[in-house]
Amino acid sequence: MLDKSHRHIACENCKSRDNSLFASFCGSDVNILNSTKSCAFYKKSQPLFVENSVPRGVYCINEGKVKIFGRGEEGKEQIIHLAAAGEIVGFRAMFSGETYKVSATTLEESNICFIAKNDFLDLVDSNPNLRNGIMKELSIELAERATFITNMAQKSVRERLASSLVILNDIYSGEMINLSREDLANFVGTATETLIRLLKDFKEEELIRTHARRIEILNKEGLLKVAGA
Amino acid sequence: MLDKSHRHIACENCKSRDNSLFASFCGSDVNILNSTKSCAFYKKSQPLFVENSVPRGVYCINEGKVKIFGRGEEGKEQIIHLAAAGEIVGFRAMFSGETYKVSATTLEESNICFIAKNDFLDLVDSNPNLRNGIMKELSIELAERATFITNMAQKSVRERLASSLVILNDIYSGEMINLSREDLANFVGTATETLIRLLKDFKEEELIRTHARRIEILNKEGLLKVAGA
DNA sequence: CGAGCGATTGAAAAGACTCAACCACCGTGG
DNA sequence: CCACGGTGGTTGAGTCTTTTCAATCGCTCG
Repeated sequence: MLDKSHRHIACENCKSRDNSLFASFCGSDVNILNSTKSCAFYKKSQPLFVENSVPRGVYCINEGKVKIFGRGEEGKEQIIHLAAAGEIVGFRAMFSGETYKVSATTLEESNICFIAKNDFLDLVDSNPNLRNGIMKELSIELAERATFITNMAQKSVRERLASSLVILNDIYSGEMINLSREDLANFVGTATETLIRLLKDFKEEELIRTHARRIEILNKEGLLKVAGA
Repeated sequence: MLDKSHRHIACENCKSRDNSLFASFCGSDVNILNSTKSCAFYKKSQPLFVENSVPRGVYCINEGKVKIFGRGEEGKEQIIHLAAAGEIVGFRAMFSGETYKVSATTLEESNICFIAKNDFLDLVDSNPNLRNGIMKELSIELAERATFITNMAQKSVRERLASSLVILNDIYSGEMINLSREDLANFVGTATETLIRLLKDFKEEELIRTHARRIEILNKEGLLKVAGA
């Protein structure tokens, strides 16, 4: 499935670009992008960047999935976002002038391209479409995080899990959700044991089915109903 | 203290502008700003905008404080951010192309200026400094919300309250924290009763003192220690 | 001075976490 | 091919935090 070499992937042929921030790029822009970026194959559980380090550029996911997470006092991860193919990861830090406040690690084997900070900022400077796309993206994520905070503060773990499963179902479009129980717990914001017990409940209620670690959604409507209250 | 009329406040004399996103403005920019904006006096608990409505412009706080909050399923507020003098409120929605996902309401009597969407976007277009400031601000807030989420997911209410009191102490720079117990609870993300019980604990531990509803911080270091674990 | 809302307290119940043990799968090496 | 070790998944029991509901208190504003 994945090309495990470090071979260059041409941006002009990159399917993932179609629904990315670079979707508006055409002609010369794509060529610039293509010649400045570098490609890399990442194994599962490899970090793209870690908290508190200095941002050097952005990461463009050609194939694969990446978790973005912060860490609490005892080092426990809290997953803030799961990024899939087409997403650009780490661009917030390009503008903040700060070190990373979160870490990014692959969840599965991935092909990911890298664009150095200066090259990226040049593209942003010279490309109003890209710039507007980024401002829009930043704004939308800000709103998403507001509801994330509200959910975290007000919903029960059961409700959050139901909601998370629906979200993950979209991210894993079609395929079954394939996350470790720990990662899933760190996304929902709960203890692994609590998560497992609730998954069992959902199985008994025939909302989901599990195939080893993978989770199949049987009743999305039902899950939304659980998430709703 | 506050000028309760709707009299125009000149941007060039606005003290609050110094530490705002408009701080870089000079000469002609300030004049444009000054002539396009309108000023208004807001009483306590007046909404600037509400969730799901269409954004019409941005709000620039000359004096006063504003809470930004989302609502959970049963309508319970979750305060996402408290904005004080100098802050510009509602500019995320200028770029997202969506309706507001949060609401904004004054916490006290406030003087607030309004800049219509098109005027604001024109300023952003023509002013790279402002634009960069906004991108930076969006990025920083995004990072702040990531830690907000992590705290919400992993810290106990006691820890969150301690942390919140320190944050509020900064926002109310010097003055005592003056929030209803309900608002404070909605900021911390807990029930009002729980909040009150914990405040009592903190009083017994001589970390804080209360004067009617107002809260005086006695031992900031101690609070940070409580928040830390 | 009284009404009413916000603040406070109490008691009971529920939700979630922790700790400890056990199971199951998987890859390794003998 | 199978025993072994290790990691990740699962279960149970007990505890603690936090919520909920109900009742009372006490400012503050007419």
